[in-house]
Parts: sequence; structure tokens; C-alpha cells
Amino acid sequence: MDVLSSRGLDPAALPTAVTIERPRNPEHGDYATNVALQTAKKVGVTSRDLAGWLADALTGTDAISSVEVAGPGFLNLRLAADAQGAIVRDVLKAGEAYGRGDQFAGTRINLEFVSANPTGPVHLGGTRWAAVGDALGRVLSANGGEVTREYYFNDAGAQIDRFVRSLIAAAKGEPAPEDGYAGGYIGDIAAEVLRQEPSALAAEDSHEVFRRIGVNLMFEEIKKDLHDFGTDFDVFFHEDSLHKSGAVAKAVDQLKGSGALYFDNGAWWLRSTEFGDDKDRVVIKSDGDPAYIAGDIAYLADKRSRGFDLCIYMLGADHHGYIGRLKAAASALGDDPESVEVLIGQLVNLVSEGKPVRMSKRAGNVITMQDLVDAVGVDAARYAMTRSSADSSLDIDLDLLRKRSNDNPVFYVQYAHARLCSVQRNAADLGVTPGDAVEELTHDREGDLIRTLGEFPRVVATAGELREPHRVARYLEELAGTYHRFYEACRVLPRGDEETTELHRARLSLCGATRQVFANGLALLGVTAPEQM
RNA sequence: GCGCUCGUAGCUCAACGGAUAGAGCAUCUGACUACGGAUCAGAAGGUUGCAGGUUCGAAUCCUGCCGAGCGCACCA
Repeated sequence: MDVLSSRGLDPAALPTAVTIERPRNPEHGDYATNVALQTAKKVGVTSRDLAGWLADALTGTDAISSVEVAGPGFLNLRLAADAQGAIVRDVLKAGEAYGRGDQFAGTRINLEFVSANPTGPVHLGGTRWAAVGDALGRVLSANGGEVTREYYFNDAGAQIDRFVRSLIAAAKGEPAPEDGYAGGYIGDIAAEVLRQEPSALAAEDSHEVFRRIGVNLMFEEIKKDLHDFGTDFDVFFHEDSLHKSGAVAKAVDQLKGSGALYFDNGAWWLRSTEFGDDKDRVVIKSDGDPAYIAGDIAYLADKRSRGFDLCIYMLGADHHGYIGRLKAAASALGDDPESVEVLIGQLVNLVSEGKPVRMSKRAGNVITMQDLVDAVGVDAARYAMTRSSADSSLDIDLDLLRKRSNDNPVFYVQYAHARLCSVQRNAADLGVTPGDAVEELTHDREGDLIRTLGEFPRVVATAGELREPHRVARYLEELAGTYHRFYEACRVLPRGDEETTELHRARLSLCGATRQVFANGLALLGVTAPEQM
């Protein structure tokens, strides 16, 4: 700031957060910033001039060994070797906490994801949200957020009725109803209902018996699949409970009284168009019954009553119409629409022999979470789902995956971790202990590795800020490559007749720090960090 | 028809308005009697769907086309 004020320019023109990036091209230094480019125009000087002044001001700072101005006004910084090596000590000292931040400290976040209808097993689409949502929850927690993971069971609607009628048909040995569900799981659940309640078909309240037992069995199967997938929820919320408790009626009355709804043509409407919806939505139908959205409103009211600062909904692209409704609901309840955040992820496509396959319950080719896990295992499945941005649709070729080919980068990352563990085991066998002389680490490949370790906290912070856990996966792939190249170039352990030097011991510390970052990063994705493969 | 999202190497995908658009897989050529070869070095592969615009700078932002997915109920 002195650089500006001493020249009579307004220091307030400087951005509050200076972005410092790690250039892809090593010739551009260890770190670089475009702050001069962003600021120059505001204060009316050329970016080259401003960059030059900033460079002069930074030159001579302890940790920085060189500063140069490049291109239109980039500042390229190089760190002194010992300042850089300190990152190794930082990682080892922080341990599992390395990478954590505090941007969401004190923020209570409700994260709702999956929320698949309890009329069948979780399928491929739900699997994506199970992986990405869980990873996002971990990332938000790592940034200090108090995260409650929540699953909303839509167990109050007509689809449950279709599900129950399908069960009964299966129990009778009849074909599924025209509008019902026909998967093999229907027969399994129907059989289990009969096993638990042999008189279910004959009972007067047969439908109710099948509903009570069958829906619960479906819940338990979904919960178990998710648990086996490494995704656990803090709250399983039942839509049904909102109706039974009177919460829906209460919320609707409140909105009617507050003027948030308007009455037209015999029904009560929510002004969702004000929040980007195509049309206003009916909350209370002209027959007096609540529409589906009334449950959503009551559910949101319930969440807010539990004290959340931020309610995140993670929904598939087929639900993007909900954004306006949920924002409108928040507004109607008297809340800031900003406190409701709807993340829309694109759908997962099934591909076979290069051609998309449309999944259909009727055709019986629905791929479930369990199918995917059976084919590739939990780690590979989770990684495949979390390594790409949820913004783009994802193609899954199950045939390819079944071949257990190594085209999933999770193995590349896990192998690096296993290799590090192996080095540490060998070191222990040789009696070599980690050393603190990080200034010995002057090799280019060592510098690359250390700088990459130093980036991890910012990657975690960005992943949380943008709700993009895939950044963690991409980072780990980069770290794996950087580590493998280091490994080829820099012998860590002394050979047979060599003395153990401080360099050996410093490199062993570097390996320990690297292993820690792999472990921390994989944990954020819910993927295991194996010690051997 | 209207709306949302997406279009990047042969394939699957990265790149918060930055420098020569990057990885993995696939293809080709190489590398240990050394700490795990599930590795590494190198080659090849691109008009970032098309056309304009904004600016020091655009895959990224704006407009219009083209193409794909999804959604457009007093259903849930």
C-alpha cells in the first residue's frame, strides 16, 4: 500500500485479497500474482510500472529470493530454499489438521443430498450425489463448518402408493401394476414382508401392512447401501412426519397470514416467479389439500427452526426447477433467499460400446449403486464420481469398469501413498529416522514437491468456497505425478554401504509430509489411503 | 415454443478473466541387477461447436446461431 500512497495514489484500489497463484510454467517462478494488472487501470498507471514498484518493495524480503516483472505486468516470485522447506515442517506438525481452514467457522450448515425416493435402491444418479455430497460435507467440515448431513425421504406421496401396490402384486404372484415398479427388489421385499407377517395378504388393512413393513425395508436397504458406500447421514427426515405433526398446516397458515401467498382461482399460490421459476406454484389446491411444495416449505421451516445459517440442497439436473421454488419458500418464510443454496449437478449416463443406454425400470437395466460397487469397489466408484465437476454430465461405461482396467486415476493416487508407506517401512528397517534439515532439499524435484504440498490448504479452501470437491481429487493427481517424478530423481534411503546423511533424513521427512497430504486429501473424498496395494 | 445446464486431444475429463489450453486412458519410441515398473523420460494428438462483441488479456464474460441433456401440473 505504501507503494501507492507514496506516489499519491489511492491505496484502496488494491484488492483486499491478493490472488497468488502457482504458475504452471516453472520459469514463471514459485509463485506469481497479477495484482498489478488488476489494479493499474484503477489508479491510472501502466501495469508494468506498478509491477516494477511492487517488485522493488518486495525485493529484500526475507523469504523471497527473487522478484521479477514479466509479460504485461505479472510479478514472479521465487522463495528462498529454507523458507520453502519450512512447509515440510508445517505439514508434519499439523498432521491430520494440515489443509484445514476456518472460512466456515461458526457456520451451521445443513447439507441435503441424495434424498432419493424410497421406492427402489439408489441408482447411478443418486450414487453421484452420495459421493459428491459426502465429499462436499467433508470439505465444508475441514473448513470449519458445522455440517449436518440430511436425507429427505419422500414417503408421503402417490409414488409410495404405487410402490405398495407393486409389492402386493408381487406377493400375489401377479405382474406389476401398469404404473408400478417392476425391479427384482420388489419381489424380494414382498417376500420379506410375507415372512415377517404371513397374514399380510389376508389382513383387512393389507395395504397398510405392506406399506408399513415394505417401506421400512426399503429405507433400511438404502441406508445400508449408503453406509457401505462410506456415506452416512446425521438425519434421515421423513416427509410423512411433517404431515402427521401438523407442521405443513402450520407453515401454510403462517404464510397465508403473512401475505406471502396469494389467493387466485380457488387456490393459494407462491410467488416463485420472482425467483426465476417459470410460473407461480400452487401451495394449497382448490380442494383444500396441500400440494407437494407445501411439504418442502414446511421442511425448510423445520430446518430453519433448527438454527442453520445455510441450507444447501444438492439436486440432479432434473430438479433444477426447484431453485426458484426453494428461494421463494425461504423468502416467504421471512428468510434471506441467500441462506438457501441449490447446487445442480448434471446426470450420470450409462454408456455401452460407445453408445448411451437409456436406463429404464421397465427394461430392467437400471444400474444401482450396488452394481457399481460390485463392479469396481467403493474407492474406484467414489473417485470416479468425485473427480469431475458436477456441472458436466458424466458417462459411465460399466463394461469398461468391469475389466478393472487402470484407467481410473484413483490407483495412480493410491499407489503413490502405498509407495510412500513402503519407503517409510524400509526406513524403519534400516533405522533411518526423519530429519529436520529441510534446507538440504534443493533439488528441482524436491522444490516442485514442496510447493505442491504448500498448495493443499488453498485447494481445500477453494473446494469449500466453490462447493467443488473435485478440485481435491485433481490436486491429488497432480501431487501423485509430482511425487513419482521426485521419487525417480531423488533417492530417499541410503544404499547398501552408504552413510545416512542429513539429506537422506530430510528427504524422509519430505516423504512423511507427502504421505500425510495424500492421507488428508483422500480422506476428504472418502477414499481409503492403502499402505499396500 | 420457453427456461436451466453443457459443448475442450481418438475416449473420459481438468483449467475461480491470465502467460505456450493440461492430465489419465488409448497409440508410438525409450528407461532399472537401486528405496514398489500400478512408475518414469519422450513423441504424436487442439481453429476450446460456429460467428460476432467486451479488454492489456477470453475455453471462461455478453449477444446470436448449431448440437446434446434436463425441465416446463391445482403429480409427487
